[in-house]
Amino acid sequence: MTAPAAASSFKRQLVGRTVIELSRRGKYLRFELDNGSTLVIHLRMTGRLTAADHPIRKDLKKYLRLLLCFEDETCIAFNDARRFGKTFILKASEAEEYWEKMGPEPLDRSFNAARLKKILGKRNRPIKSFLLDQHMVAGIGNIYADEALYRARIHPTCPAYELSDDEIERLVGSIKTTLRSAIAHKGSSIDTYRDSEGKRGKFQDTFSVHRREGEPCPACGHIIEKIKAGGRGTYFCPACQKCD
DNA sequence: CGTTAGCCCTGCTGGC
DNA sequence: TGCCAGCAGGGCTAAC
Repeated sequence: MTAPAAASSFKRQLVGRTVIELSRRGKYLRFELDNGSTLVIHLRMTGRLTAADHPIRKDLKKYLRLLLCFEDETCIAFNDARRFGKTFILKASEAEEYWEKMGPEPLDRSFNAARLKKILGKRNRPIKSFLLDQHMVAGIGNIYADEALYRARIHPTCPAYELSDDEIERLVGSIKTTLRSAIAHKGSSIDTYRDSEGKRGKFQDTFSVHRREGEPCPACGHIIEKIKAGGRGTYFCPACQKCD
């Protein structure tokens, strides 16, 4: 379950098991086990998974939260300085209910304008806040919401239900291209994010608006502004991004 | 039901 | 130079 299990109970549920499949749903990483249960890891902002040999390197002992070691003596270290990341085990009987309450995967074929329009419905909340809600669409974080809205030329505080068909079409496209580009650049290492080999991503070098307050918009030169939307720092170009 | 504020957590940044 | 308040944010819960 989502409640943090005691370490001993956690260990008992994992020791001797075999990982039979790796997958992802939204921002959750899933390690499916041979007894039908699933080890789930969410990195949040500062969590890091690193491939390591046993015994693990000294630097990986700092902020170590979970260490998975396999029969061939390879390990996966989960480190998280801020302890915001989460690990939990889902029983087979709990899994379906847990995942189905999340919104669609934005990179799925089935995520198209018609689908998004249906979810937007009559919801009266800022589109930025909507995009961050994992029950609406899964997997979009603060960086990608800002960048996708910029590419779609939509103002972050625009009410969700007010988006025109053309804006919805643009937003679906911009979400997909933003996420695909971020993946191609191996993620965003603004802060502590590193891949499983400790390498930095490069997507942050391509940001158009995120964390660029006071800098010129790459398209029109207007100064990028920062506001608070959906409780998060939100960056946008006031000239390019409007509500139709 | 839909929406939002507040909370968790701690390393880092900016201001003095 | 050193200190420290406040920022950063994903997801859950409480509250409206």
